[in-house]
Amino acid sequence: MDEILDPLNEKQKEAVEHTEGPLLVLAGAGSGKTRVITHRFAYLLKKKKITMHNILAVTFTNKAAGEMKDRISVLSKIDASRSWVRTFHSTGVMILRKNPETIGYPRDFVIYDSEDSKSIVKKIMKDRGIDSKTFNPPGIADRILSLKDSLITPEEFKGRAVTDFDKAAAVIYQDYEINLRKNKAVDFPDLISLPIKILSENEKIRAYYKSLWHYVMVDEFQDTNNAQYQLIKLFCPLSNNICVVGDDDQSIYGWRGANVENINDFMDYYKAKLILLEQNYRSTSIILTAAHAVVEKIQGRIDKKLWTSSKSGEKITVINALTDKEEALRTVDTIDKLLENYDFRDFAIFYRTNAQSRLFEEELLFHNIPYKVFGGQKFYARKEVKDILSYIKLIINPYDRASLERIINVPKRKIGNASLDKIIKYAGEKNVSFIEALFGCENGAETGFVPTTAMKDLGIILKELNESSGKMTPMNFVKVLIDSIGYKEYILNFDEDGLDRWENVEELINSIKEYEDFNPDALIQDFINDVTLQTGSDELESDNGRDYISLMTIHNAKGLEFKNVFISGVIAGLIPHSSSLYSSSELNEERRLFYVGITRAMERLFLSYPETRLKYGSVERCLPSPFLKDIPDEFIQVEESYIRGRESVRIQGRYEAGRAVSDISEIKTGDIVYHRIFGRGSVIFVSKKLMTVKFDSSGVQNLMGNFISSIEVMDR
DNA sequence: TAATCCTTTCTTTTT
DNA sequence: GAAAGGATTA
Repeated sequence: MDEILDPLNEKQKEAVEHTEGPLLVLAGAGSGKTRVITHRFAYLLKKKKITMHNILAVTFTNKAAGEMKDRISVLSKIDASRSWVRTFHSTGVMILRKNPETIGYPRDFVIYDSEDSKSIVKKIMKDRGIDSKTFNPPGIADRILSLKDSLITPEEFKGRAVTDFDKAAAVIYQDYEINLRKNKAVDFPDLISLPIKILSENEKIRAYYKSLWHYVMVDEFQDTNNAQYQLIKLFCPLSNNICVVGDDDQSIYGWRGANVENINDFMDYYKAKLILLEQNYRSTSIILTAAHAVVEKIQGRIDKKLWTSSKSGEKITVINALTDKEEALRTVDTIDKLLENYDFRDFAIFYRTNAQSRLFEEELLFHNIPYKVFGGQKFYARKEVKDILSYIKLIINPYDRASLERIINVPKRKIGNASLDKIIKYAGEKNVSFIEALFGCENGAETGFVPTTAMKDLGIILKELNESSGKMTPMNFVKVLIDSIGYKEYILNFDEDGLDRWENVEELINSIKEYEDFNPDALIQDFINDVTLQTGSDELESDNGRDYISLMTIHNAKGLEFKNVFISGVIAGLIPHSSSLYSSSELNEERRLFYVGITRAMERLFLSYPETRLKYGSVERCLPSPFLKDIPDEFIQVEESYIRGRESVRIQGRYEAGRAVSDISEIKTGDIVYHRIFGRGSVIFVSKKLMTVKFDSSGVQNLMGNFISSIEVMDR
């Protein structure tokens, strides 16, 4: 029995055995793309006796890399946890960390995530007096990051900026780069572009990597942007033993610069061998046909003959609901019923935007069903976690302004904005680190800056930690840090969620402990670097065996599969998203996104759409997604809203009884009102802008924003 | 000058 | 219904 080759079909086997020379595997959804890479890796190890460290496999997420390592270990019975299975960004960090001086970068740089980039942009705009109402800072930051992703320098961009927005962005971009250098920081795009610089300018280093990796593989190749592709070319082995795997129908990262054309270029440039995987092993034929119907509408698309030998399966259920709340309730009810025959892990709920998860979470909690929300900004975006991480970043790199600003008065130590400005100004003028600046100039007369006791106290703490950071284990370091700034007392009393927040800090400590166990010699700086590259979809705990329902965006679902898939919010404006309506290429990407969602389903697929949803407390009417019509009726069964019948009777009666109001001041506690969605209810609380109503059929609801047009008051 | 309260604006997707 | 910025208070 050959565990590595026997489970594969002929095409997959061909891809695994074709180890020498460039290879492109174009593979439809569910045809075993990732399987080819893992089996190929194991095949190289076991059959070709290649040393593990001479093989590189590149993925996009840490989660994918981790899963790949696990599978390789199982297949090859060789521990692959230390193999070169990495994300683009962590590969970039590794190259940069090893050779920073060749491009004039310091060894102790920190990595800024997009949040940090945004806050730098905001500061620059403030400093330069650029109005943040005219140009919104996150928008400018996004623009700069995407320019950097395309390897466009500030100088180049300055020449071609036409709109006012771009002109402002060009100026800010220049400052932004200066700021990063001053702060000894690199951002996400730098993690690709700087390694490109290192490799293209240094023949020796390039030669080193080209001969280090004898075999290179790239997963999800359709998602590579031009910079990433360029980086691949730079470290591609001399033998051209490079295998890329992708599917143009699953290209959903165009907005981040991904270029599907890279697939064609790869064929031409490397004269690669092409292998097509067209047999789908995942979904029923109804699901597969429906998915195809959605994506075949894209003009200019190269049609694939994706086929399956599995049975036709259940029809696709379309759940129609009156409100988004009912949508969540019906989804969870449906899951509840199916749980007789399935485990929790067999279910996933997908949505277009992270904000949609909340209603589902509430409903699942109510039903006592275990779930896990992937992505979003969950853990590492929490205040308490970011606070601690910022302290660590600042201690490791005392030039890091973004982190300084975050922590300088957390916990409150009476150092406000005015003091902060002085410290920054002083550090800039004297060209010293922020820790040194906190001590100021002992004979401060010449600068006019005399530090307060509060500043000096903070300086002492940071300085001591800075000096001991190399001598302590990461966990001890963090414990001392938390102790010396009194963070526990601070966070416990921060708000009513204090205890939860402290538990998150403890969870952070645990994850550091785990990291320490896994990397015995690592220091705190190693942890912080790895953690910045973690995203919401990567999870910190190793809970492979756990059983829960998965909630995630469709983007996050790529590469995964579930027996039962619920795609929620299948309405115009979300799928396709309203921001894509004016561009046919973006609209096509939305189609492919829907395709990706559908093809995650193995056995059953549910598509739900609410007719109204609450947006900032006011009701928004929704129409079903136009993509729904592309799925042939014969594959669909519709389940109508359950409350429609009852509600419509009430809604009809309401016009005789109710009286429109124009302002919330006309409503008093105790009034009976009709809401056009929730029906009849009595007001239990009213304030200037909010009211709480107990509705007969939909429970207690808070109404806020411009709900007033949806309300009529009954005359008593 | 710092802390707090109140207003406004914003939600696409992520390494 | 948050999060951030501006206005107001201490």
